[in-house]
Amino acid sequence: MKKKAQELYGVKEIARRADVSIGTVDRVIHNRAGVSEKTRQKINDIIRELNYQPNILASRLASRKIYRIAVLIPNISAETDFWEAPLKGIQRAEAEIKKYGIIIEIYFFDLKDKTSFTKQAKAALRKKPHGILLSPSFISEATHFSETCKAGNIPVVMIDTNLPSQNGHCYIGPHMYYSGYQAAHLIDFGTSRKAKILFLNISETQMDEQVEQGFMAYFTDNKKKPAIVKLNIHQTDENAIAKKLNDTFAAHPQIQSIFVTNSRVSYVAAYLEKKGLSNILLIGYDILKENVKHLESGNIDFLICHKPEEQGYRGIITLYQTLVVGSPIESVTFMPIDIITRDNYKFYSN
Amino acid sequence: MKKKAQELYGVKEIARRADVSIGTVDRVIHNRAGVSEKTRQKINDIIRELNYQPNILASRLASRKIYRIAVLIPNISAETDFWEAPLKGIQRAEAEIKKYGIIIEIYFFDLKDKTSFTKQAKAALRKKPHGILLSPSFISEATHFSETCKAGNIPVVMIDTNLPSQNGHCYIGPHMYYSGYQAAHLIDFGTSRKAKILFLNISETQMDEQVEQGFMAYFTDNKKKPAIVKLNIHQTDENAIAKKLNDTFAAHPQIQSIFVTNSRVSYVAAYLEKKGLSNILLIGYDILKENVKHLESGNIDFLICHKPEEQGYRGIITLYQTLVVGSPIESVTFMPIDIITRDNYKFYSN
DNA sequence: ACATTTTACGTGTACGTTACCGGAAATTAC
DNA sequence: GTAATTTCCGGTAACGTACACGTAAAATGT
Repeated sequence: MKKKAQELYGVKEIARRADVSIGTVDRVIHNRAGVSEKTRQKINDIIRELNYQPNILASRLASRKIYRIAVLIPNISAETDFWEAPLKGIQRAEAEIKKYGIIIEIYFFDLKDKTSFTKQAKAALRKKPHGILLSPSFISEATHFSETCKAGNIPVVMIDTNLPSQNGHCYIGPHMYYSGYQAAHLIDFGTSRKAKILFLNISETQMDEQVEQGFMAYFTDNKKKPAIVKLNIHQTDENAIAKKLNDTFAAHPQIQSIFVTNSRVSYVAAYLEKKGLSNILLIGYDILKENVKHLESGNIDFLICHKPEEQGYRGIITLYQTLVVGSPIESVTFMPIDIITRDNYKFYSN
Repeated sequence: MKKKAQELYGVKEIARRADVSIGTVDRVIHNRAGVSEKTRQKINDIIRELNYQPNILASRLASRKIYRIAVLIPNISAETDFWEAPLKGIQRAEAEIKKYGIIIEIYFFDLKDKTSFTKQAKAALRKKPHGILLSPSFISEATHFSETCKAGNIPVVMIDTNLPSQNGHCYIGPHMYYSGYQAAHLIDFGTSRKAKILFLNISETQMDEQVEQGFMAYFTDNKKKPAIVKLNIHQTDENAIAKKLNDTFAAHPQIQSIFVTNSRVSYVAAYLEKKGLSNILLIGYDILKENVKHLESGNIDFLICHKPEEQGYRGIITLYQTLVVGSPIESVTFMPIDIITRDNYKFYSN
């Protein structure tokens, strides 16, 4: 291995070698007009020869250029405060980097309303942001949106949910397959052989197939064939849920454990509490206020959590890096699959 | 929520308000001498009031201060090229940040020689580095070293191996417990009920207890009680290994699967190949050249890998952030537990 | 009293880049 | 030929901070 000289050259050195002023070099670097083809060539050659890398510190300092990052996430509804955490992370990142000319514009959409997503997405695009942080809650709409961005050369970072078969984009969030796998493991841990398991999806929108696949894979991998009852509830109001659960329990009194595929597990916990079904193993997602309450009271046994705040924070920082430093986006960063219990949740950092 | 004004003030504004020059403000900020107690107070008050955050871009640009990061990792021996990957990551990070005044000094030690570690550690400290990236291969020596650093207020980031019960330091690497757990799962997957499992540690130094604990935990968690044969081999030469394995196989002909707790799995693969034991499930660690060879030929079934290159890269970047930006060190970042097979290793990015 | 040291602060330049202003040279128009 | 454009480029003031230097004023000495 040869020792590389690796001097660090700047525009000044380029200018000296090309026998022009740094102004001209600057014009070439930013390919602005006003340079003859000949000198442009010469300068470009020297740039390549010296392997010139602009000093981003100086560049950001001098340029008053402002980067706008549009954030497209669900609002914090009465129903769920999940998005409070990513929002917090986003704002923390914003506070850190806004002095370097980053502006963050947040567009909230309603998880119950697809059109609000497309509307907000359009609104975001209209402002021609330089980067986008996205929660692709509505798969097909988000896919379309992300392709529009790609066409417009706007980098997109997704959090919380990944888009299937979209390559070249950046995702920061959980590996839902393994998350489901982990859930299955925990369920298996606490379910006797003869009992039934309730796989419960409470959601108005499509559920993530990955969770289910991972959940099921655990059992096939371990050559187990427990009785799994699958239930989808598409309304999210208390009564509808209670009714469906009543029916299900009537049909399957052997249910001993429940896995709720998202953060709406507190509804089920409340139901179980009301019905006095205290020895059912209940597993769900996310450290919401309601969930924690039931975790404390013992109605919920495990919460799986994927560092929502950090997802927001990292998403923004990643975009910042791409925009400013030009560092290539690392395509996928999986968050840890954290298991939260009544014992450890106090020490959990989002 | 009130809209925060959040203007961004700099030294100039502070100087204006305190009715002094920016030079004086600068002196206060860097608490250098030459400022009367009264104005120092006044300026500090204003700084606090405005919640002044220095512009790191400008700061780094103006100061010609150089940060030295000492890296303390094993050398690449004939025996293992594992540390090639972290080194590559470290160098990649170096290339990225050296123009911002970061100098990286690498101290290699010999994994077969404890004293080489302490020697190199001392040598590193003598140069008074501003940060340290450390592979704490020798637990007690490294613990002592890390405490020395902490006493000297030098931030330490560890990779690859974590120090038990050292709090307040930063670790970037695998969660060995779950790594062992994962290994057990894979082993379990491919071992029939009546067969025996060989848990094999080939190492001159102490082995990581976490791996073993995780490995065992998998079986207790899943209420399985397979026959597990544990073997420690403290010499790492071919003959010694072959001899021990001969003995073990003679005593336990029912062994159907082997988990090697580190990257030395290729030795075992070579042994199995020579003996014609082709249908033994073999699992080990790390994408070394030798290991990949045996992965391709089918002697090794699974390699578990924890993104060694990224560990090096992230370790340096983390130190850079702490030193320059002053962003607090995130204490623990676990790397993914990647499962590598002959099918997917080509697509694996370290 | 004046000389000398110390204290306390202001000024100026630099860091590497950006972006704009203006001017010489080249080109076109008349 | 000169005048009006256009093309090409040099010079330079920022950006916010760091730091060396210089210098009044205050404190000390004699």
